[in-house]
Amino acid sequence: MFEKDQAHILHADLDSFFASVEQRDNPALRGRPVIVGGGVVLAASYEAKAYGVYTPMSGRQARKVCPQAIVVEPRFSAYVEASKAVFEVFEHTTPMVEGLSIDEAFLDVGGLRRVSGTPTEIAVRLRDQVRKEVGLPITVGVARTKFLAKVASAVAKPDGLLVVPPEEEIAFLHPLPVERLWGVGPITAAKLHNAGVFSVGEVAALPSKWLASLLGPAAGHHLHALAHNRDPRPVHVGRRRRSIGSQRAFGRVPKTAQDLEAIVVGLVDRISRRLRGGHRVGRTVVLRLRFDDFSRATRSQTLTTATANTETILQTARELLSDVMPLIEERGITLVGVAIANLDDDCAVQLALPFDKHHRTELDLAIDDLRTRFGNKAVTRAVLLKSDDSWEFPLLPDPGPTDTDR
DNA sequence: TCTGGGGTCCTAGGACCC
DNA sequence: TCTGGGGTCCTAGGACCC
Repeated sequence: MFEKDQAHILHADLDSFFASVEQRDNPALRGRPVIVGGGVVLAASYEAKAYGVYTPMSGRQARKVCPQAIVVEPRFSAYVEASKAVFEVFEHTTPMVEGLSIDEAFLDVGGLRRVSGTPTEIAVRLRDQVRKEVGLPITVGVARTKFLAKVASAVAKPDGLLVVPPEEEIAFLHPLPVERLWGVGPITAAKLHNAGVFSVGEVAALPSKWLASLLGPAAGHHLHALAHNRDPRPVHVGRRRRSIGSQRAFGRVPKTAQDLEAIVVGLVDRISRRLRGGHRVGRTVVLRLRFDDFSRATRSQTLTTATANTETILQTARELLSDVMPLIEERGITLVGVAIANLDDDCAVQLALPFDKHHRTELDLAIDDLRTRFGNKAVTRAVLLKSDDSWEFPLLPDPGPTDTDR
């Protein structure tokens, strides 16, 4: 049997991540119901979940169902640090790691049999190492596809390991409720329930076209494929972030235009720092709003050149905000967010080149060199500096098949 | 179940280009 | 001068994920 036909993909998922870090760092919290976050539950320990606490439940509701819970403020830097330590264990297990979020990743361990053992042995050791080296419980699902591995880890939670061998896939998958399918949320589940569809097996029995007409072409075909256990997506190493954003919710407290502007200034400051810290630049500024009735709106503007400059982003965000002020006055606002999308790498490099027709080739060679080093799409513009002036022009991407942005 | 902060992907219409 | 087909980019909204 070929490697690809074996269960070789691991989905590793830390259990109640934020709450587990708190219990690890404070022995007094161990074995007790812990809730992270006061206003809204960001994470609940399994002891708290047993009382019916879940995320994102309101803090008031959570204290009602579990009065004895200990509520702690989130410590994001501790979570980032713990996440880094866990990802180091992942990277040490296999180079084929695809991070999904702060607390979960796919690992492809195919072809490591001679070196590290079977996928099951690797998974057992991985759980052990995360427990010993980082002090956190982690659940691992092992299967032939990403989708099944993810479902397996969800079923195995907490602190578990579940391997789905290829010959048991359908028997494992078809009895599950549709909500277990990755991509089926409340809205899609309700649509399926209305149509009398409750299990994955029932989804599999439906024609793809029927699903597509109910849920849209992409979602329909995707769901059909998953229900038939078809998921060819490989573990994708080195995914890049496609947007960076920051937002703030403030309940139904009336906000003046000045309040909102001050919040936007803070948000823009945060994201532009993060952009520069990551050596990224972005072209599309997005303003997100949420109103009293929880309806949402977004406004966006795409700039001609990508930037990480605070003032440029702020000016654009201010324009978007003033455009949408009438809507805010009409509906009342409870959240403001700013995001920047259309990200690129920022790799400004200065070259001292005499620029005349004889040296044009040298400039071309320099651009080719930069593209080899940083990727085709990363080299976006040239700025020619003269003694008293400068001239900026965009560079067309090399039409070749190279795509190094992801 | 009454909602935080961080993201991803898809859809659909319109502008614009050839 | 009454009008096709194909493509890209932008904007806005929606669903979903952790």
